[in-house]
Amino acid sequence: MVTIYKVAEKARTSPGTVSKALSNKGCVAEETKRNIERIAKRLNYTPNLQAQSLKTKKTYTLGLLIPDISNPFYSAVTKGIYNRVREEGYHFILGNSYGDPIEELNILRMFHASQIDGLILMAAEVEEDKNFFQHLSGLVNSGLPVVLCDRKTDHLLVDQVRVDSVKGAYLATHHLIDLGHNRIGFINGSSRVLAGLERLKGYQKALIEHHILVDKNLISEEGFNQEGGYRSMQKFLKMRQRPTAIFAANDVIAFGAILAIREVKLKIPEKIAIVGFDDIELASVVSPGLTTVAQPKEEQGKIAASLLLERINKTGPREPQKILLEPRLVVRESTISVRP
Amino acid sequence: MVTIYKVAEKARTSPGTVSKALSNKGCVAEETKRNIERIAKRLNYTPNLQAQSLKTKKTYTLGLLIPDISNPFYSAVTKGIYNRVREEGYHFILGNSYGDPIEELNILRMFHASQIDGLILMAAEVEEDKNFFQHLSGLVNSGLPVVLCDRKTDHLLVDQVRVDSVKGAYLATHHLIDLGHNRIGFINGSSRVLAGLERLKGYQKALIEHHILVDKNLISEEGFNQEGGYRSMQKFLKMRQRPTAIFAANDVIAFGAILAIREVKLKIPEKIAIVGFDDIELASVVSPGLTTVAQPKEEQGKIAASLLLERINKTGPREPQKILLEPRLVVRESTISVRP
DNA sequence: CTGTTAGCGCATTCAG
DNA sequence: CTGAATGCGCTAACAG
Repeated sequence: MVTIYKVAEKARTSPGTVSKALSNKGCVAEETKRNIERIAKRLNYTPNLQAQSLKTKKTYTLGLLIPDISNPFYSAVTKGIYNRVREEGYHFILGNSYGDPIEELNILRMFHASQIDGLILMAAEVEEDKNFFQHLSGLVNSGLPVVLCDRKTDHLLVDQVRVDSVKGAYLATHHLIDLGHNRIGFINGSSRVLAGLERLKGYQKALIEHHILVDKNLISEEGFNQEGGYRSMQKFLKMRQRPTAIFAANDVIAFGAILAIREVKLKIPEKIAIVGFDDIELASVVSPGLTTVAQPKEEQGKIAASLLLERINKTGPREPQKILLEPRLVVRESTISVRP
Repeated sequence: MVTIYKVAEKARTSPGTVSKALSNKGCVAEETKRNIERIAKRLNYTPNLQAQSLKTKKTYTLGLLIPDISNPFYSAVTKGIYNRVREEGYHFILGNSYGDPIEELNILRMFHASQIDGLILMAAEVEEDKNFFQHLSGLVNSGLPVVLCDRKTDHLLVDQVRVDSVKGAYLATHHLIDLGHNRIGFINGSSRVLAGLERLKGYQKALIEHHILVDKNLISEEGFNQEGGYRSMQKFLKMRQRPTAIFAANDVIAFGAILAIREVKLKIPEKIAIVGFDDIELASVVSPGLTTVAQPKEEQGKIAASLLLERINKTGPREPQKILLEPRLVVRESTISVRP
């Protein structure tokens, strides 16, 4: 390994000077500097970040804790975060919790050990795990900048950014009611997760406002995945009075439901209308095109990253921010037939 | 920050003993050990990984360089890698190059600075950037374990794992020929990328074997994304003698093509048959279901990770391995009508 | 402007 | 079995 000492030796100067020269700090003669740079390049010298941060207390490393990178929603947000933090020379360690609080805690410990400069936390159960919360608040209190993204807490002074899922679900359900539906099924992922809970609330709110009875039999919940949508829909289809419209808590669930509907050869939207949530790229490609609630994904990641960087760079405390992004209803053929 | 010294102080012992006690090395009296563990837990002590690795030369940090995490193929492979390396206590820093050689080099430098223990490199242009290659081979020669995944090189002694794309493309094209097609369009992403180049080869091989002329006008190439598929298909549709079947270099391209086909209200597969590549989760959900070449994604990541971990753990050199995974044709409705 | 020094937090000798 | 000493590679403070 080529260290700062080797560079100093070859350049016939001292490590201190090399350090200053390469970091553009302090005062170094123009010529000395050029010489050092030349040697460093020739030796392919790269400063050891561990040693550097041991001294400076700065790692330029962030932690990103998400449920699952292979979920298109999280990978889109991750991309937004990535692009923003790279701009300022940061990089991050990825942690997938798969929704498991134990694993979340493990990852948090790893981040802690890695001396991260900041932390972005994404979706998890609304009821926080006690151990996790304890460890997290310890970190927050010790001054670690933390941003919650698509996640919320009332007990921690941290920045938060998310999409107003209550409103999104309200828009979706309202749209179906507008089309004349009054038996609207809701396929949730999990109401123990913030997004799920809020979407349930928005769904109920729209029904109540329009004096439609909230029927528990029309609410199903089997995970935020295609399989869950498929199974829930099969259940609905077996009912004597089946729903005439479905609101799915995300697009992937909606796709699962579509599969089930297609199997029994019911026409969408004529026999059953369906709305999703997220507007993942492929929502426009399925046939019929999926009506869905769009939420800014990369944008949300970018904002989370910006909040974090601000807090890292700012000295002294700052009022915690809470940013609520607007969802937007995108109407396609799964609720309205476009055929003439 | 709570250091090993504070723990030692509270436990009325020395840092050296604390170190040994917490890492289960050396000999420490049962009672001393328990006491130390108790104190460490109470103080919420977490060893500083930077300091640790400065001493041990081991960071338990890997580098993962991919083109784009928001691409479902890469996020699936990433998940496989993640799960495997976590099993052995490693984590990784993510680098998205977006296919830019300059950025690849930047990321490589960052990895180098972070003292990663190993590196997984995914797809890039077949023609390697000179600077990048130079830096990379420097790292390899200095003993850094490197694995190429869905990427290839003949100039470096590193492990490699990828799917046989030539065979996959051959299977796809052969399937279309079997169905009676002889004007088969190929929509590629980029032939400068290994996967694209190989898929082009497999396509040509199948045509030639069946004595079908390779027509340059039936080959388009506008990027591995939906937009590219859409535009290429539009071009094909304007031809006097348009193709009766399409092989798309990946599923997302195929989706773009489907959009274009749907716009002119041509029936799939009756008027135009279409095959994709990758078998992403949603390939089964679009209507008609997309016939595609499946390749193991998480599996590929898992193997790449295993190769890397092996090489990290093994002492001494080992013959570089080259693993070629088998693709598999999945036939759905986009090539064969299932209606009775 | 440059060289020397000390110490970041830890693991690893080596005495005791 | 335990404690004191050393140095990993770097930066910051200070003396020259």
